[in-house]
Amino acid sequence: MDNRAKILSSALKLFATRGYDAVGTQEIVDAAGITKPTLYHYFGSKEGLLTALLETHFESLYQAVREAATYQHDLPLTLNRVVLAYFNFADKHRLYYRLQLSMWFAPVDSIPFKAVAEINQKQQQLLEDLFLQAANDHGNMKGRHRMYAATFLGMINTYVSLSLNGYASMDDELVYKAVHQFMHGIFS
Amino acid sequence: MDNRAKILSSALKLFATRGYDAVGTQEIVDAAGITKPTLYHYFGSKEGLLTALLETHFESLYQAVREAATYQHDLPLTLNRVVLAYFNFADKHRLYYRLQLSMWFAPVDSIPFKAVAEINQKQQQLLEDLFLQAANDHGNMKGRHRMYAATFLGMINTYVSLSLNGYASMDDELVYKAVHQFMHGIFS
DNA sequence: TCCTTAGTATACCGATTGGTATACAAATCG
DNA sequence: CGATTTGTATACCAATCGGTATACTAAGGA
Repeated sequence: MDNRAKILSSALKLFATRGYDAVGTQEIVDAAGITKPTLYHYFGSKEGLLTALLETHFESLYQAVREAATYQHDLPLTLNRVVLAYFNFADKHRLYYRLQLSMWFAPVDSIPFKAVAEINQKQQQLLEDLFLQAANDHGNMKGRHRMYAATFLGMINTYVSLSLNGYASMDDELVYKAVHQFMHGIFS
Repeated sequence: MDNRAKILSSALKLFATRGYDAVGTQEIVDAAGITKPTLYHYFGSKEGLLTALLETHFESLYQAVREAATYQHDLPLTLNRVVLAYFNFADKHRLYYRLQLSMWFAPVDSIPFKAVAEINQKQQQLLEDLFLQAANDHGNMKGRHRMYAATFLGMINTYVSLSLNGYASMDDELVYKAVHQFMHGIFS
C-alpha cells in the first residue's frame, strides 16, 4: 500500500467513526504513518481528501446500482436487484457506507454536505429514471417518480443503518422484506 | 430574551446550518452578543450546550408524538396522527428539526451522536409500542414491530427532509401519501 | 447595612487547527 | 551523465480551539 492509499485508509476510518470536522489532519497523517506535506501533496486540502475519498469508493456503488436499476418491465425484480446491490456494497464497504450515510443529512452549509451533494443527486437520478419508466407500465404510479425515488432510497438507507449497527443482517430475506414492504405495505 | 436564550438561539442556528464540530464557541458568543464565560456559566461546556439544546426542544416533540401514538384499535388513524405530529413539529421548529436530522446518522463515536442517542431511542420506543399493540389486531404484523418502527420513522424523516429542502410541503396531502404508502405500498 | 450569590467581562491558557516554506532524496528522462 | 520531476520530512506559520482565573457589578436576603 503506497502512501496515498495509506492516507485514504486512515482518513476513511477516522471520518467514518468520528466525523470530518472532528478529525484533524495531524491525526490522519499520524495514523497513516506519514507527515502533512505528503497529504497535501496528494490531496491539496483536507476537503480535497474528503472528495477523493468519495470519488474513490462511490464509483463502484454507482455502477452496481446503475446496472441493477435497468428496467425490463418487471418492477419487483428490478427493485430486488437494486436493494441487493446496495446491501452487497454496504456490506463489503461498511466503513465507507457509514461515512456516506453520516453525510446524507449533514447541515446544508457544511463541507461534508457539499461534498456529498453530487453523490446524492446521482443516486436520486438513477432511481427517478427507474420509476419514471415503470410508471409507463403502472399507470397509477404516474407523476410520483421523485417521491418514490426519495422514499425508496430512504428505506434502503434505514435498513442499511439498522444492519450496520447490528439490528439486522443484509441477507436475501431482508432484501425481500424491504422490497415487499415498499411495494405492498405492511398489511400483506 | 435573556442571555441564556440568546446563546441557545445562536447555537441552534449555527449548529443546524454548519454542524456542531464546525462551529466554535467564540462564534456562538459573538452571534449572541455576549462573551465566553457567560456561555460556560449556563452550560458548563460546548457539549452541555448541545445537550441543553436538544432537551429544550425535544420534549414538546416527544409529548406530541406520545399523544398521537396512543393506539385505539385503528392503526391507519393513529399513523396519520403520528405523521401529522411530526410534520407540525418539524414545520414549526424547522431549524431544530434540521439539527436533529443532521445528528440522526452521525458517526457513532462523535459527540453529536452520543447526544442524540437517547432521543432516537425514545422515538423508536414510542413507535415500537404502537406497532406491538397493533400486532394484536393484525396477526400478520407480529414480530416485526422493531422493523416497522424503524422504517416508519425513516420514512417520516425522509419526507420531512424533502420538505425542509423545498421538494414537498408538509400538508395534509403529504400526510395521507406517507401513511398510505407505508400501509399499502406503491401499487395501490 | 452586610453578605452571599448570580451573572458578566477582560484577559489569558496550552493545545490544536489547516496549511506551507524549505530542503533533500529518489526516481525518471533526455 | 545531468536535469527535471515526484515524493517526503523538518520545522514552522498565524489563527483558532475549548476552556478558565480573576475581578467586577447587580441583586436579594438577613
